[in-house]
Amino acid sequence: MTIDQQLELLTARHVDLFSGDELKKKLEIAAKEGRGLRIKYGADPSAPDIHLGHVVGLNKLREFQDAGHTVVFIIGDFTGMIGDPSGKSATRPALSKEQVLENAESYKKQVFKILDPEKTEVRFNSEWLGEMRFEDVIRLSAHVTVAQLLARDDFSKRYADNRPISLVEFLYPLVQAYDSVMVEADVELGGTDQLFNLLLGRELQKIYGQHPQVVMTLPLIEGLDGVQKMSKSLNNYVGVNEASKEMFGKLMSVSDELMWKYFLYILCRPPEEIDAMRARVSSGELHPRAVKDELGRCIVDRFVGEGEGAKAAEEFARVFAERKLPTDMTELALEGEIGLIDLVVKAGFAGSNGEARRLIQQGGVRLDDVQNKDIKAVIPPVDGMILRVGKRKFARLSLS
RNA sequence: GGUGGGGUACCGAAGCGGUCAAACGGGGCAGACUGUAACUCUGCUGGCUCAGCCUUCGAAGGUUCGAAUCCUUCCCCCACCA
Repeated sequence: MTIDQQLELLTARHVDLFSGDELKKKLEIAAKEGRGLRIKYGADPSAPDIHLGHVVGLNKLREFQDAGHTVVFIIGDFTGMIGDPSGKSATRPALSKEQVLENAESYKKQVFKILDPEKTEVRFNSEWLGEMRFEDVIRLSAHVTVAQLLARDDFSKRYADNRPISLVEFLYPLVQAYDSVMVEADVELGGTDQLFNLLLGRELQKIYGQHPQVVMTLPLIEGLDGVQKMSKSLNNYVGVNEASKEMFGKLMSVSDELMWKYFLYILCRPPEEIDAMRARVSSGELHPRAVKDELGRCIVDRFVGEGEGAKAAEEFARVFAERKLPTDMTELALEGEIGLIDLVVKAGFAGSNGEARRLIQQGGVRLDDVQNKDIKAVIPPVDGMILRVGKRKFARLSLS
């Protein structure tokens, strides 16, 4: 592959790039010296769930790896251990060393569904940050002014609105930038919200006498609600470790408009192909459901395993389109007569009796597909009876 | 150090002596509809032995027949001016 071809491939789908020329130069030098570039990517260890939002960046990293470059995957365990007060109400609990390591393991397992372990260097930033003395921290801080930090969009907005900005948050970009110095990153990748931090990495590298990293941002894709960016705290995400059934179902709930983005950024389908599909949908030749079905299948295949997508799709059609029972469901052993409320609670479908009562009164509870709205009902035990709550919760009753 | 503003249910936010288990919005759940776990519409959303009772409005005391609302002390948060 020529440098130009590589450049084109590697810069596909980006939002910001500083700069294409620099990247080209770096690629040329690396090629001449017969080595790969170091591509940095940072991850927060407090929430060890990789979701499709992360996949956008991970895909890009994989492309770099396939072109012969090395990914430096930084787990921000240091910040995890101090706890991050950025969310104003609930200060995140500081994680213990064991927790951090445990999370890191789970992280790796997920990340390597996408990345090539052979070409990934996993680093913990406590490795260098934990060593620093306060003096070192002050020296580091001396390189940056408050005005520079306030240039960051969300800082300046909050400052103008008299909303709090914690000093830790202020320091955070600096820490991240320092990571770039420590791993001697050639390129750093991140979501568009990371732009400021990534750019600061460049500044700091220059100060430390290194060549500034190339900065590339990728879009933050919207989550299941179609409006807010996919994130764990908003609970609008699809995790790469989820069960196929969940994964497929969640993807089917995505809006028709958003699915195109998923095709592009998660499955990396070429834009021409997507445009062609789009055209066929708007002409009525192709049903949007079929497209979304394909999206679900491919994503499940990729993250759960080849062939799992088709199974999940079948199961989904069975339960939601044909309204039939799922193939497997939890078993609930009963010993004798049981009140309907108790039954729903015992099955784990309601957190309290009150909630069970509500579900029953609202017609959300069915026994063998017959709605039962009687909160006082007592169910005689029937082996194999199916309890259904809402659209998605099923249990098979059995006698013991 | 000074001034001012706050701490209310999962989150945001009203309420400022009884009609408060606490408006409203978001989120969540259920129902109808649907290609869909989308959209929209409707309802529900502290607990219980549920037409009643119990525990909740930063914490502890107090005033009152009655307190999220008034008083005292304490704890915590934020902004601004120095």
